[in-house]
Amino acid sequence: MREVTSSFNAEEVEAAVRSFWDTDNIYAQVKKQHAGSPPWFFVDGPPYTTGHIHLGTAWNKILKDSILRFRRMQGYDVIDRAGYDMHGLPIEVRVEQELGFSSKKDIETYGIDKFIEKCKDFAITHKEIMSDQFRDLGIWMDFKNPYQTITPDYVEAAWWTLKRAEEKGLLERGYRVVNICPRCETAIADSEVEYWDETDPSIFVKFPVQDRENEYFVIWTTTPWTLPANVAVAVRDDFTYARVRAVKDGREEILWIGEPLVEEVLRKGRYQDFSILETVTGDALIGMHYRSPLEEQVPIQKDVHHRVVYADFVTMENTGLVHLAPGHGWDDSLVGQKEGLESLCPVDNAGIYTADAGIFAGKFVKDADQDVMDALGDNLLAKKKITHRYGHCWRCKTPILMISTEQWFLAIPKIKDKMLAEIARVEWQPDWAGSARFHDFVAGARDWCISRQRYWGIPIPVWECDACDARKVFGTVAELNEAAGTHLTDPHRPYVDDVTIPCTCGGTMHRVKDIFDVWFDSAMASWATLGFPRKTAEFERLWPAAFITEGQDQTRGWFYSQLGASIIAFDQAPYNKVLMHGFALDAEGRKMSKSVGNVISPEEVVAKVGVDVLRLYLLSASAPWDDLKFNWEGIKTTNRTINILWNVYRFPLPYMILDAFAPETAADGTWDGEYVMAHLPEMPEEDRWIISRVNSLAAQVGEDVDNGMLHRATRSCLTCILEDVSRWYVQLVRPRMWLEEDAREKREAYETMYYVMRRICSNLAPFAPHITENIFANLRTDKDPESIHMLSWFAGDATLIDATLEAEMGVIRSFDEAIATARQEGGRKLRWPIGEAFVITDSDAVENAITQMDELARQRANSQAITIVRGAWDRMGCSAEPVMRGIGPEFGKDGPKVKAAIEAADAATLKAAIERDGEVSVDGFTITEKHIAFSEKMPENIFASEMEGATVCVDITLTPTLEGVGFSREVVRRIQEMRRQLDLNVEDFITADVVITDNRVRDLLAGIHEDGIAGEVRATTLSITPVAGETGEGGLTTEWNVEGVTITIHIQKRGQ
RNA sequence: GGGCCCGUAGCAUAGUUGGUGGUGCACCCGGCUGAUAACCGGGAGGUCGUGCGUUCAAGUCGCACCGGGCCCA
Repeated sequence: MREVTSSFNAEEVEAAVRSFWDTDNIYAQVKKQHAGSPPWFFVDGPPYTTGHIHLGTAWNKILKDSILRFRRMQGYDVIDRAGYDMHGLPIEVRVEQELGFSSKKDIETYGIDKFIEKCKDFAITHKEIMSDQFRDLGIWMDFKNPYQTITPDYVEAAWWTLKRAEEKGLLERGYRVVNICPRCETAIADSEVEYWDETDPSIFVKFPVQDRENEYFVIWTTTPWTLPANVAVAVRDDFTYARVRAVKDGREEILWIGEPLVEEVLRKGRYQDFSILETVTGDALIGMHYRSPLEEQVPIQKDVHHRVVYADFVTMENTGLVHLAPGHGWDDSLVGQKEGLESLCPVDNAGIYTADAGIFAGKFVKDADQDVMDALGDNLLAKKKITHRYGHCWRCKTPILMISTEQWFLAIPKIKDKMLAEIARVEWQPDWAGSARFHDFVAGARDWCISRQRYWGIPIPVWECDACDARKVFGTVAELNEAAGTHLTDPHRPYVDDVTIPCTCGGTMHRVKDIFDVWFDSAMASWATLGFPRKTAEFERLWPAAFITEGQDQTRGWFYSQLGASIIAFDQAPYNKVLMHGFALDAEGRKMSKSVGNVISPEEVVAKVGVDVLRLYLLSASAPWDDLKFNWEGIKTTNRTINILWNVYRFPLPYMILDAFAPETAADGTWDGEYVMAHLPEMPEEDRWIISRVNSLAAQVGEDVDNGMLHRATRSCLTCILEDVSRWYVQLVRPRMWLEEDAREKREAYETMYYVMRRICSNLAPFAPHITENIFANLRTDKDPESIHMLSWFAGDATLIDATLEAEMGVIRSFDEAIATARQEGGRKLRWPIGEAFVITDSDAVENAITQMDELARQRANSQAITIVRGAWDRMGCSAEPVMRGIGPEFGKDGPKVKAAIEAADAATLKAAIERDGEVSVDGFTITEKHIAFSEKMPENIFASEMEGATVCVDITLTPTLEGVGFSREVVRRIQEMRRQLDLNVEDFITADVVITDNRVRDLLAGIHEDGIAGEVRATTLSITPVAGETGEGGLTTEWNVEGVTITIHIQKRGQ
């Protein structure tokens, strides 16, 4: 053992620990230690390899690391392979930016192969950066060999899964309305759409009614560009619609408008006059036909049989009639399918009108809004602007378009029941994450669009014949090579695109051009990380995962994608237990974002307080599933607690070193609480108490971690260090550390402190792996394992837990606080003894505790005697308080009156009556002891304070003896202060001369207490005299004023 | 617009079946002085987001609203 620095230096300690881990290869050793033990299969939710990690990512990994470390210490062989999500549009966008590209054409010109290589470099570079950042947070996961979604074996896992979907008839292809980003020229998932306000046209349009002269349906839309695709108008059958004769600039026309909206619409169209010709319900309109106002400009519109249909989503807003373009809207396409409407989509993936769009062909749709409005001519009834929430591509921020495109889907609704059943089977922490949130999401899930028209991703392994309808899905590269007679190694685009297969019909099969949505990539993680399907042994041994944990955003993300894919592949959820965690927010509870400038980086916190404080803060600040409001105050508090842990640890070290203390060990030299196990019954009660506390703590922490309550586990540890060890045990045990001789009490104190530190560090090790490792390195015996992380999890020993003792000590601590309060009230310092303290109580528990620990209680109280008073104390007055818990149920509505009556009555009279008769009548109410609580009132010469179950009174009257002790304590304190000023060592001896001119005070001290003072301050000679004698050279002389008495003290180190 | 979660003192957090709202930090006052750039005690500080309701009694139960978060539309 060595002494340590006076305050915790995180940077130094953590650097030392990190270098120890590196040089001695501790992580690998710990893994090796558990090889062959029961496995615990964890799957890392793969972070996306772009940019740097943020506080939320740090929290995520710290939660994982803490739980993994805990399971390792429990003896499991933990599968802790890290993972990275490395494909996808975000990386393409970054590479495009680097290369200055703005469209897919640029990529194709540059060369898909070169582009893919750039994307791969980007992903790998950033993977390395992130791994380093995670290592810097003390994360122990396999970063040397992480699973990566871009490796050929991973790609095969996705291929294999798609093949399963095809075999089960769950792979579908169709024209569907999807969000597309016209810049990225690809479908994007709903989750990739970001909404914010956008200003768009808001137009009212007249659709001429078939075979009726000058009669129109009036519709409203914010997307003029979708009008070339209009095929129907929707109404509600139960709404009332008006047929209106409207007059504008002398011309009359007949308009159909929702009845409540007539005036408003006509005002917008600047009509001067109108009259309602008739009103009908919507069902009368359904089936009516109309013509497109754009049939001249968009010839395909001439062939469309436009009609009025029913749709339940119509509301009585704007005009009450809704323009339907099944090629450009999800709701529209659903109605279209039901009604058998045509679906027009004269727009391509880049948002450019196709030839079908007539005069608009070749234009970008958003730019064509004005052209469409112009083309409408007189059929444009009114034109305004509207600001509304509109979706945007999450990467490039381009407004999205809804268009009908050919995509690949997984038919999730067909497996929904199985998914819901599996959700019910999985254990969720907290429960509502599964039973409510995830359940509801899956219950409403639709087909999953898995295709993207991009480059950097897993190619969809579907080959289609150019001559017939045949298609084939390949589950492995080998299978493909065999069918094609090729030797493909990298399954990425563009290489895989060149592979063709001869079709049985004589035609040639080509791969479809699409790649997978990245959500599909990560969905395979649980079997891809085990090398499945190439290798099956590990999969059969380990799958499904014992545990995963991710943020609440992954409900619709990774929790969902994994479940869907796994049901398709194996009819079973890929995880047994899921902990859903929250988001890291700023101190105001707002999302951290670069634009707001409220981002806190993990590095920033680590630079200030170190990794372990960040870890403990993140783990303890809130329940995992709640959002975490980052707060620097909280960081500071945690830092302070860690510093206290450090102080508690270093406090006994100088004494232990001085005495060459070595803890009792087992025969093989390892330590496992040997002394405590052998000697517990005869150890002092405060030792038995802290040992009991530490064992209770361990049991609690283990249970909390099991239940995902990391916040409780860490808070319990920190509280125990602060409250039980620092504020209480260390205070009690200090005098025993100072004992000179080889005393048994001292040995027991050392063994107990050693035990406490070892056990608490072991419990804290999963959460704060550095400081605990550092402390352990200094405390361990030569034969103990090299690292704290090689120890077995200490789960607490029930035989060492003494609940009664813990309760009794609780009473003493409550007593201690009450004494301090009462003394402060009476203005009597703790240093000055009092003659007597009284504990007035009716509680056996209080009496027993104080009696059992009389010496400790007297010592803490600095009182010569403690007297227990049962029942009433004759020197005590009393007051009464109503107990609503008792009054309410019995008196009901009269409760408040009874309360008032009790408050108004004389307490002593009530008490006397109840004690005599068991009841008393107040204002006509019969009051018994359950309705009233009596408390005591102090006499004036006594100071009192409440403790749990008792009232503590101190008598602060001074006697000459007490005053003598008080002054002697004052002198001791002054001499100790002077020793400190002279910077003397604990073991140095001094000579001391105390000059007190006040005869009375000198007499109080002289003779009675000289020996005691001399011993406490390590003075070989100590004189108390009325005048200063010869003091010689050196030393220190100080004049003190103690309670108005002048005391001059000279001390000198012996041997000088 | 819908689902789930959160909203308790300046900050953070506890509050089991409804029964006079606890704790830590910060603040102020004091103590201790062989853990001392540490430690301990006390005090002050609360419209329990807002409103309505159920009840003798609501932080707790119900409804509505406000604010924040995640997700969906």
